[in-house]
Amino acid sequence: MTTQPSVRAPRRDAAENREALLAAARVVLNRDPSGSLETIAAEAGLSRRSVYGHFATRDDLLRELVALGANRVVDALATVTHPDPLTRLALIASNLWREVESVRMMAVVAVRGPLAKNTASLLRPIRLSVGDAIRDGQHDGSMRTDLDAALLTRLVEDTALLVLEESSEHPLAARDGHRLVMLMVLGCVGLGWRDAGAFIDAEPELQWKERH
Amino acid sequence: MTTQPSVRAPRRDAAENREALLAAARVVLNRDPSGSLETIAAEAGLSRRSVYGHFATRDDLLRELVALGANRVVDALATVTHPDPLTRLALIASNLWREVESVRMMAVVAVRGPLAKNTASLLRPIRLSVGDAIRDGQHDGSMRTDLDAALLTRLVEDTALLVLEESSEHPLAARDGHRLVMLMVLGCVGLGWRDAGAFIDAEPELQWKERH
DNA sequence: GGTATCTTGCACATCGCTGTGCAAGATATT
DNA sequence: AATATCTTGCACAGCGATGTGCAAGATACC
Repeated sequence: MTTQPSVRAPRRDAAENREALLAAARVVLNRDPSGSLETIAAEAGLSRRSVYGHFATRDDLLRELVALGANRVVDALATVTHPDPLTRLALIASNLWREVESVRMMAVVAVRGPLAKNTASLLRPIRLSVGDAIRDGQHDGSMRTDLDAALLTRLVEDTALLVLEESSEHPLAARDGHRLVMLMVLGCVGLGWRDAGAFIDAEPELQWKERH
Repeated sequence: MTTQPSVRAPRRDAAENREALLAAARVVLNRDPSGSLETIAAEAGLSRRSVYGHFATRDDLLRELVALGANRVVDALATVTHPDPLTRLALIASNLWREVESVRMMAVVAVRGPLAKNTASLLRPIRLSVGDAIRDGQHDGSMRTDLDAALLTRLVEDTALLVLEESSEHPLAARDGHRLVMLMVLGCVGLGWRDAGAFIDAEPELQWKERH
């Protein structure tokens, strides 16, 4: 029962323009999180009017954009598995940074802004693995036990976000951010600064690697 | 050359209404940071129209509100002096929490929102004393030295803000927040969780006291 | 009680934005 | 070359908000 009203396949440039709009939205919203459709369309080299040929509403565009980004991040973190919970947590933080650092502002907005609820559900897998790592870490004594696991999980997430925000305002080299986000997260779960630094230096998997 | 056009002094109820509007704005904006003048006026028992009898523009109202709050906080922190930088920092965090916890949301907006620049300048004294404490702490070896003092200062501020945000979404008893904000700040400057907890417990000035 | 001062309601202008309808033009596809 | 598919510009409606003018009413003040 698939609809078959059109005798001809959709044009290729249409699909390209759709992509261009999503890309433009990423750029614009990463500069000004409340950028208008006008601005986005212009960035894509299109008119505001034609946006509505691809997305029913502004929110649809936004949601799709966030969904794409969120899936990308979730996929990238899905492969993270390590027996040691501290290493696992640091790996999550480090991969997160790697995936998101180029769209820091938008990421912050997606998580904080009006789409927060939507985003949160998309990122649920990450929440879960962070929570797992923390419970494991509390259990084997490598992480602090003076705070509830659920609270600590949120604090860790917010700490990672904090580094993103900080680096939105005071730009940070990708490499420095990579180390900083791990340092902060490890500090958040209870490690002293020397321990955290030593821990990172001792673990080869946690070293910075240029992309590809 | 002071203007003397009015034969009569301003009415007292006018001044009261002005206060009422500020108070209402505090309440409303703390519930919904983008609340409209309509809502604020209603909360104050006035009409939207009469707001303009007291404040030229919405922004004026906002700015005055923020200025009042900021001054209150700055005054409260002005008295904090302690030879030990760790204690001083924890005291700043603790007093900050005490002053701000009842208007957490608004505080977050004032610092993050469009008035951020304005707010930042009002809070400059706090920035300075945090910065001082951190430089002192790095110098006497009680705080981490792997991060630049300026960066660390911002991270500490953001960490305090993080606790406010966390407690906006997942309410926290005033007393728990008081301890949490100190724990997080001490963790941020490099202490391990056991050290931070022990440090707080050992210092009488850092204990929770009910207000008045 | 007289009067300046506030408050109020209503109408209206404005602004920036989203979303639509439509007709004309451009272009990929066949 | 024919045609379905996109794009565009323009006009327009709508929404939610801020800000104003004005006249009528309420109220503190002397």
